[in-house]
Amino acid sequence: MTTPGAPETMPTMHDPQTELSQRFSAAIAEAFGPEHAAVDPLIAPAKNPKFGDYQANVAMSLGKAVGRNPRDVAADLLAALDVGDLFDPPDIAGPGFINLRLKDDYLSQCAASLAGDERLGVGPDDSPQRVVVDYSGPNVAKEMHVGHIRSTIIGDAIVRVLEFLGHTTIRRNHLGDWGTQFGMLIEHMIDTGATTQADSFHVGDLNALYQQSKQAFDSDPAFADRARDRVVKLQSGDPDTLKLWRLLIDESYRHFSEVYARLNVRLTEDDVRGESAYNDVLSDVLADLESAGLTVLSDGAVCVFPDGFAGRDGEPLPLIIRKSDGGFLYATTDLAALRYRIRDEHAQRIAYVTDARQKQHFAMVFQTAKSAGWIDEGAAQDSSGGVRLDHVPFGTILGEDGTPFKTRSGDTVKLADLLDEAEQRAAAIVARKNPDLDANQRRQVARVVAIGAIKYADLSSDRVKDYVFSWDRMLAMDGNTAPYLQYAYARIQSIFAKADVDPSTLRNSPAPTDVPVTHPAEKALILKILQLGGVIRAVSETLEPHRLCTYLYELASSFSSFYENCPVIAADNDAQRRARLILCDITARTLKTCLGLLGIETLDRM
RNA sequence: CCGCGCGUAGCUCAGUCGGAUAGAGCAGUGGACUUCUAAUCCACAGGUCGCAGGUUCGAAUCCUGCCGCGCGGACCA
Repeated sequence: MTTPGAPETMPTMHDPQTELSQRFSAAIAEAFGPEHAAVDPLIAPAKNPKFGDYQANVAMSLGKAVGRNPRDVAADLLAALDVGDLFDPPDIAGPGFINLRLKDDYLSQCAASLAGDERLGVGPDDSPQRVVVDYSGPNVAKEMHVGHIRSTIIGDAIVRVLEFLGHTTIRRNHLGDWGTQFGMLIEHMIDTGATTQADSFHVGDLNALYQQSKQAFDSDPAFADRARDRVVKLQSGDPDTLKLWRLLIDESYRHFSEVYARLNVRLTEDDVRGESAYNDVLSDVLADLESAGLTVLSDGAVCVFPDGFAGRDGEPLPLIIRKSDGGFLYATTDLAALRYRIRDEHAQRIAYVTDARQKQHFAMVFQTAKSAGWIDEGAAQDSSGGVRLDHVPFGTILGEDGTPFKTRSGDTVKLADLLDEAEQRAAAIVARKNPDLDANQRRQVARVVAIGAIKYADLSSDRVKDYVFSWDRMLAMDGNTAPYLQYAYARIQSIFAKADVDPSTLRNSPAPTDVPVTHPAEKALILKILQLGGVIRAVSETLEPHRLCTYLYELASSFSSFYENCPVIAADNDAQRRARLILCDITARTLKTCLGLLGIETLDRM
């Protein structure tokens, strides 16, 4: 949001933590020699306000490395350190902690900089990459259920974060659209006459279609034979069969896209590249592996035994490439997809957002790809070397009784039903809390709150752990929940409305003197916002969205404290009022930006 | 049997690369609404960080062993 009138000479503003890291690194090199220049200065926000605003923990570890007393190391470091323009004289405390306190005008300078920056001080990544993110991946001819929600939500958030940092993402929806089950599905379509138009069967009937086909397959040998023939026809590309198969996919995708739209997930049909897309190259993959000398014939099946994997009794664990009957399995498809992503899509990083139970599977697939030399193939395009492969595992959703989340009758929960219930519950809360809203507004608020609550509950705890699904907790207005964050945002908008201020007028290159910091709650709020860049970079590195949630909650808590302690509209004077309005604006934009990165919407009123 | 993951307050969860007195929310107790949305805030109380060793100035964090739970482990995905 830099304006033409802004002085060109204004140096690029770093957040204080980055600034300190750079200056400490320089001081380390100067005081202890270039051989220690790469040592991380270990700058962190102060653990306790009484220690100041930031702390450097490097003196202890450096002291060990150079065999000296850490406090003496800290003293030498401070002698070489040049931060007097921005910080008060640092203290050495305890075993060698260095405590730093920002000067007030530096803090004001930071706040002014945030106010004038659309990206809130977070620059794009230095080395943007092409990243393939594989997520969602529902099965054709089945309704989406809770088993798909985590991959879909987590993957979407990861994509948004990566794109915010300037990476190019290739979203991949690896649909389960191929396999022997399609023989019976298609044969059943023919039997029931659902062959000419999509609307002769409905999404809601897909599960029924699957169950009926399965039942026919199990109970009727003649049907089973026809189904097997149909698989052969499908695989050999019989046009009539393919047409029916296509119909099934289209009808299924219509259902998926409805769910994606409700979830505000950005997957589109262009992102679909299902299992069937790799069907033609499976034998090439096999040939690749054979020529790399990786394959072993074992009990009639073609296997790869990747290094470092043992099964029962410590015997090598196979990755089965081709079954003894000649058929291919998902390992082969995953290898084909991996090869395609490296070779044809030129990915520099590939992230697979799948259930934690597939961890070993992907580890084996990755190891096989490395042994086959595919990763080096990618290194030719990536000057930084190689392709980074990330499995992004997540745990199971549990009910409040600690067992996997099911309906009362023990069935898997359909995603559409889950969203319906969330909206109903949210609507009831909205009606109770804010009866002033008209019916239309209530419905809109309920929708945004409901979807936000479900997503945030999923994203806010460490994804690798199982999490306990609880309506009451996710829809609570207290604690680390989406409604609490959305409420903080709405309160800010309410201030602007009441003050009759257009927040965009607050972003026009304010000067540091426009943002004096007079209250500890104001200072805490600015310091929290200054942590944004570090948090987002950490998420892009670890692919752990819950770090952003933890941050958001801390931010909203800081704002709530500010809200209680620092009147905005009724500030002491115009200057303070304007300063606080600016703080409100950067807080609101930070909340909205972060929630947006999680795929969660905000509301001006709720 | 082998491998992977998890184990933090009554419950649900954070805890950065090993750093200062392990933090939140819920539930509990006690406070705060003529004041920008009380859908909120403040305070109090609550801990053998699964157990036992080890590494060191310092361990919830790293190493070893054990216990408990979950999940994988040959032609499903």
